[in-house]
Amino acid sequence: MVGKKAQKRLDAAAEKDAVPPRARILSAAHDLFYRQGIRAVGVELVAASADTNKMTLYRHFDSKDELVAEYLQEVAAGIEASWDRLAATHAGDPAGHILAWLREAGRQMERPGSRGCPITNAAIELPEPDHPGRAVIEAHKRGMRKRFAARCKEAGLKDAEIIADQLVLLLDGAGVAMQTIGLKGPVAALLRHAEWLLGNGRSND
Amino acid sequence: MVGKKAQKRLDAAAEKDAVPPRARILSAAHDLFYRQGIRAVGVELVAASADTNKMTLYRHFDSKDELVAEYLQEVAAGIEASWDRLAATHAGDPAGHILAWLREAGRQMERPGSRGCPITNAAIELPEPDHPGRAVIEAHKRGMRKRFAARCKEAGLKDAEIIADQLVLLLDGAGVAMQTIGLKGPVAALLRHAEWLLGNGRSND
DNA sequence: TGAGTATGTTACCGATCAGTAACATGATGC
DNA sequence: GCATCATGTTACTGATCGGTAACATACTCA
Repeated sequence: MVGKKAQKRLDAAAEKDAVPPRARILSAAHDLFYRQGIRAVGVELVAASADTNKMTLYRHFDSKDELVAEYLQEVAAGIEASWDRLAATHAGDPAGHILAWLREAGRQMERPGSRGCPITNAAIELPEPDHPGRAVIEAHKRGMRKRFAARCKEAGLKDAEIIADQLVLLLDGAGVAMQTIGLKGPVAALLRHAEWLLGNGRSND
Repeated sequence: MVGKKAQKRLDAAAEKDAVPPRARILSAAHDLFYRQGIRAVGVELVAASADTNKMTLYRHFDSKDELVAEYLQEVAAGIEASWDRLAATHAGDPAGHILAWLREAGRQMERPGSRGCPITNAAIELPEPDHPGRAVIEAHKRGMRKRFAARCKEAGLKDAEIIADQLVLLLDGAGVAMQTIGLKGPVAALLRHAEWLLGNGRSND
């Protein structure tokens, strides 16, 4: 058998052969931007982590800002895909759908090294209103709120819009609070309270 | 009468005479770090905005990181002071105390140009665990949660710790959500839901 | 075989970053 | 009047930033 280090080198070589550089760059950007922050990571590091170089990076992306926007778009698409996937397994159970998705979000937050929601973090790191990433951020966040509201309405909840707002606060709050007071309280509180909101707020109570 | 511009120049000159440079630097840091982000603002800009220069800044602060930590300490102290101030006017009414403070926090968030909680934003901008600001951030956030829990207990709420967690989520969530979906929904949802949590969760219901 | 195309490599640009050395100025207090 | 000390000013360091030019390599497809 080969050593771990050697195996990793083989894996990296195999990935380099199999995956085109554009995808490798986005994958490296994903890792680095999330873990260290967008402003803290330079394009040179992204390129090197993707087993390529800055020149190739700039052949695929017009600027760092555009790379950031595409990274955010990829993250948003992943989140929305998990929502859609759970929609299929919870047809006719809108409240269960929301809860299942929140539970999955909570599991993500509890993974070691998690830093909450990448989109939220980017929103705070990129306050400039004309940054190309901001459109992605705002579209995604508004979209998730709309999804919550629609499902709450389907579930027959009165004040569906208000409950959607509260779910947004709980979700965003959990992603942020776990970065300051640890992941013990926030995720548990998110799930407990969401269950309560979705279970005890029906129109016929 | 003098023109607005001239008046402002006079004010700046008067401030420069009256306020020592250390305080001017902290005041400028407060403005710039909050509005533009900590990593986005260089020490040179902070010094110039404080009507002084980089050299004087470094005579008062060992490094940018130390300046950041002191800025955060100042913000945290201000928030905790407003909590204590409201404690005096709500003696014997712990739930009212929490609500009054949350209403003040909501008013801050609704001020034009607000970007939510400066401490939360810093927590996301500074993930390095050994940054001198992180101790300030975590102490403050844990402290506020503890304050909530203590007052909930005084108010006779059952599951005071759980309600404190939920208040933290709602508060942090509002500060973050207003930066992505605007300040219409989040602040209103925060106050509405906090009122409900503090009013309808008593032990004798 | 040969042309076109994607990628790698190296070296560079101007700007900005945090941080410092050396010296000039101005006020305070004895 | 003199010494002290805080502040201002200018110029600098070495590192890093985003972004580009020029050229070498390798693979594909006709």
